[in-house]
Amino acid sequence: MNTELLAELLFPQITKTVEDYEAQYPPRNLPEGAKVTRFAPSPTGFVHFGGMYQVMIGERLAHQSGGVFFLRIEDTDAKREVEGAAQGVIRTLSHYGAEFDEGASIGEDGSIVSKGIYGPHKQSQRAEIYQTYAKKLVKEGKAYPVFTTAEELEEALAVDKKTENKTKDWSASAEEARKEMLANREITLEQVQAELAAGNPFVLRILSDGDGEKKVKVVDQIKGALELPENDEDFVLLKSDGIPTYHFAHAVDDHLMGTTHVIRGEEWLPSLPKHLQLFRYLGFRAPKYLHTAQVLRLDENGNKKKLSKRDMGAKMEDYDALGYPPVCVIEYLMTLLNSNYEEWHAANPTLPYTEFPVTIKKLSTSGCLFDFDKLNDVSKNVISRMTAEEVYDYVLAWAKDYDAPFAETLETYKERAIAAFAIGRGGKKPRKDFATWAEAKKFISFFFPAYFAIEDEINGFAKEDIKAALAKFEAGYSASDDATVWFDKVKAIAEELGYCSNMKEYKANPDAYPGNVGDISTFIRVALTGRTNSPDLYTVMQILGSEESLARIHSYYEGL
RNA sequence: GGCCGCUUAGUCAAACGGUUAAGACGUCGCCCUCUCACGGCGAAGAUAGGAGUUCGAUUCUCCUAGUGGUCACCA
Repeated sequence: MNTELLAELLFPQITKTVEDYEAQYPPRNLPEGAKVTRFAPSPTGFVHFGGMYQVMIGERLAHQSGGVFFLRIEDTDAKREVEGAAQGVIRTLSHYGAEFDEGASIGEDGSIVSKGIYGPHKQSQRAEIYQTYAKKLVKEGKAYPVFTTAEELEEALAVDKKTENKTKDWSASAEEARKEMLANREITLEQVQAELAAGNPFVLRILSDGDGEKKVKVVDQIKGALELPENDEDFVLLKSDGIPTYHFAHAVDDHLMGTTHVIRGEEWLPSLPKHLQLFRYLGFRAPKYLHTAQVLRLDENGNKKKLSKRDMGAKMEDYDALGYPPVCVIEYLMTLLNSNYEEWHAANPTLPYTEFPVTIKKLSTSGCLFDFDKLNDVSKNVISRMTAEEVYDYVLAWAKDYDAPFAETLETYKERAIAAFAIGRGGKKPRKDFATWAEAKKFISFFFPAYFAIEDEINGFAKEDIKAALAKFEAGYSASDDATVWFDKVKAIAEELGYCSNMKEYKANPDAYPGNVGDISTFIRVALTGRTNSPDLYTVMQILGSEESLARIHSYYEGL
């Protein structure tokens, strides 16, 4: 077959050559050891937690080596594209502190533009480039067209591919596919001409030289040395709309864009031989690969499953809605990335995570379970080191997006809110009351009239006792008392009622008293905060002010 | 089903072939304490199973099991 002629027949509109593109996109001039990495999502509308994991690896490896981190939008599947998704990805990543040096970015008018000389970075805009390389492969006899009739297309294939995986007769269908593949290879120039003349679309397939019985040795930077079967399948390079498949776009783009390290999920491992074959066919040097383990969850049977987008915590937006500060999620991610991160962070509590040297060697080879407990712990620690003003600003920003009435309250009672957030903050052993802004709201809500309500009951005590204690407390209260005097008065009330004012004595002989000073405190606490648990009451009263405090106490015992 | 990956406590994970098999989260207990939170101390809890190599195996090899991925004109 005259492949020169075939190439012209198939791609008459392609006039450029691969040399033109090689000249347009020269190799990068970077210092020794600088890594070029990229995030290459398909624009499906959100950033997955596992994707963020890969972003962190790529961003850190690039930036700590003086390299380049860029964004490429893999929108080769028009069916799955979501409007505005690319912009969403950029905003989300920026929100989490991952900035791109190059690639797809948001332009003046809000549309996606390319930064740097290696664009465009939307694959749908690179059709001509791919086709130029495809034409070269055809010319060299390494690829050929397949014209398929409409009925063979989508439905027949797409449907049973997914659904019949379990019941499928694998060896029979493999044999069938093999036969068809071999038959397709036999296409003649005349047939091609006839099909094209009839206006029939074609897909371009690679002409594989691989032998499935043989193995290729590959090295993955995370998994180590691997032996995988050679690719013996004539997989599709260009779809019938002229847009490449992932495989072909990956080879062309990562070559042209100078990617040194490809970071992607381990689900790509089985197709690695395809990619290596392509790089070889195209005469490209293959990048280094990092196939990352997946982030998993436990299903109802106790099996590990991929975090699906329905699972809480799968989308980065989930954390915003829940009210996790971005830095906390990043910190948690860092602990998953390199297990020595926590140790490092404990030794360098004031340094930002960007100072931590991420090492490829310490990346996990096995999938890890997402753990909200751990995230919460990390988050509580991070928040506990913030100032009250910082917390206030964060909570206000969160509330503006997710809880407008609360945002209004916060603005009205700004001083009070900051004072409340200041409780237990700033010392050597700060309180760790909340991991999210939603929890922060719960923590301080009773300070505000609109949110104050009696939520807990006092059980096991006579109404008369509660009334008497609160009335005495109200009568004896003086705004000028310090904390010691304040508590001495509470103790005095306890004694007047026959309650024990010393906890040690009470514990030694609990049956001797109707209650203890802690119980008196509980009466005051519930009246004041509506809850049986709260921070230090003296401080709470200072913040509320004596007028409002006493009004709450009064109305509580009046209502009994 | 073929191929490939993975397997140390509930979770995340350390351990040049030699340790009493770290640490963190979670759980439980005690202490501190007016409740909560913090903090301190402590406890329970693991090398998937079986062979082999070796003086010695969590570590190397093989087998088994479990588990995950993949086998598209999706990425």
